[in-house]
Amino acid sequence: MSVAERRAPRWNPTTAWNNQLRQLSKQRQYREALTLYRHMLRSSFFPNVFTFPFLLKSCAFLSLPLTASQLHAHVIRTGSLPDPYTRSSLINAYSKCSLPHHARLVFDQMPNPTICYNAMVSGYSFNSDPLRAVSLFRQMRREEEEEEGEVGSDVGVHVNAVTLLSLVSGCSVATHLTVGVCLHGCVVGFGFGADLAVANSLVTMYVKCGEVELARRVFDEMPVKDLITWNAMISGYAQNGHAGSVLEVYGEMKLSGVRADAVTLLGVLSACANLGAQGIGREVEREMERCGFGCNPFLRNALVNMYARCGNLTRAREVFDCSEEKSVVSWTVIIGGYGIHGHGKVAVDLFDEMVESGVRPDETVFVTILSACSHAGLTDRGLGYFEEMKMKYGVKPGPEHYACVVDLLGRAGRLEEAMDLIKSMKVKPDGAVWGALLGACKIHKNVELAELAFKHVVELEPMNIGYYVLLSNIYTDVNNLEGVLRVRVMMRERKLRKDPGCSYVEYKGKMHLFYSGDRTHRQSKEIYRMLDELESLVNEIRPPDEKYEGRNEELLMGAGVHSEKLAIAFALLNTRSGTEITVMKNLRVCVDCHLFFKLVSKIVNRQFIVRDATRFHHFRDGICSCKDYW
DNA sequence: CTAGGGTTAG
Repeated sequence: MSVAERRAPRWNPTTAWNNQLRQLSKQRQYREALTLYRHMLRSSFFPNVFTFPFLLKSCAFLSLPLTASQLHAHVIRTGSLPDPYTRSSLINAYSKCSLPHHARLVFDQMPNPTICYNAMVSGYSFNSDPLRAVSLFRQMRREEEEEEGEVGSDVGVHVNAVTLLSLVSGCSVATHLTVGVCLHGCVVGFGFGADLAVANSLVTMYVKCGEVELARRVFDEMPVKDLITWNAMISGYAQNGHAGSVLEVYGEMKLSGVRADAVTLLGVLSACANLGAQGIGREVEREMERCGFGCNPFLRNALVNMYARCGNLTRAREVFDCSEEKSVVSWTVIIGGYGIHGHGKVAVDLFDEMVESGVRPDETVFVTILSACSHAGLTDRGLGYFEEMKMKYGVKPGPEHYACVVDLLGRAGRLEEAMDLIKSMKVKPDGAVWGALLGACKIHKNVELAELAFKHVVELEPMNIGYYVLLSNIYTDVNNLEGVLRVRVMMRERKLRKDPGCSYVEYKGKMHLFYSGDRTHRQSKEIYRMLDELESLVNEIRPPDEKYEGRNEELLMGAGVHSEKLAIAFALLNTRSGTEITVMKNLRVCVDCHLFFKLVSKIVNRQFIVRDATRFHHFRDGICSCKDYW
């Protein structure tokens, strides 16, 4: 209201009001625009056709269905409905409020020109209903053809770039990929292939469907690329876990002369987090400051995440502490950061602090805190949070929460309870749930339950090699040779082959990559000498009952000299004493290696962070794709 | 009517 008072002229004809609305809408002051409208009504001046589009745009942006339907009534009362701009805005407002059905009722009231068709098509797309969007598109084409003969028709319908762009952006989940591919054909057929915005929407569509290679093909064929193009490709790679490619494309973008914005840096930071590339991440932070994005809450969260995932909790905490806006996501990031590095106590304290500060926990932060508890052995605390989640916050537990609780109980050796929990689940347990149980069976060498868990998990994810390896290693642990062979036969039947284990460390801005048993590195000789030395030192101080190497080493898949050991030895040879060493691994870090690292860490008095980056590596012909970049 | 955005496990 203060805004309205400040801006309202003493004499207020509708045109003057409309100009004020236009200004507010342009400045994206959507709430203020609606407030001004209320003021306007009180001043007994009637809105006209130029009034509604601005207001409806506010409803669309703020997703206010009730305000939209009130405005709808006003539109009818003032006789503005036949105005195509007003109608398309109304259609858009309803669609953005997730009411495509209401939008359609407006659409069906009278014959429509292009912009109303486009608004309706885009409405269906926004509500991920590409089939209805396409059927409307067909209707549009029929009408376009019928009108072709008519001369002087003032309600012409013409398929344009916006139509296709809206259609394409409706196929943003993998299930709609087939429709998307057809639409790609339409784009080319209608001659919009060279339109920048349309091509951008194609890149985005493929990326959202998880088809990064197809996206890349469109991207590569574009002669002109703008900021949106680069961002679509960069964040597309980031979202699909192709972290190495993100940095590659970012490099190309810088060469092409297009300036990065906040969205670009967001994608790059997320890639750095996943790769453990703190050096590049620091450069991005400087870039952020230089471009004036230092306070962007999205970027700050990504920055905290990057430092935390790279093991630099000190810096992560600094950035977090001096962030102005702390959303659930900010808290999730910092809690998860402490969680993955085993600081469970700090994580739970932060969680409580978050609740105290008035931020309502969501389902994601519960996944994070549950897994933090399970890593730190805070079993009962974790179970407490699980109860609180259901009872106090009314968050329905999904399979991902159950997987965490099964892991929590399983690690603590409470396998029966874990099994009972699975039986009590209202949602169908997924691979992760049974996988968590299988993992717990590995720790506690429970073959019987492992076989049960495996039976379920293989049914749900028959092509996930991790579970076969896990079961095989359980058999190895208990000297069940027959079991090992059985798993191997199963794997051979399904044509599954284990990728070679590889690890890498960032050193002087370059990644150094090691495969298990690999001797191709320049410093190979020194590395192996160093390892020999460490092994004998470790053997001296190793507690007698703990084994850090599998008993039947030749049976453990991918055994030999583990790649993480090579990476650690390399880092010890080359980096300053006192600094932390972060090692990344393409597969789960070998359990037996953990004890080795703990002991070596004591001997050399250095901190190690050995992290599993399973989801962020992409292998082609056995070569890790990040190697090409560095 | 119009393309790009931070967090989550085993």
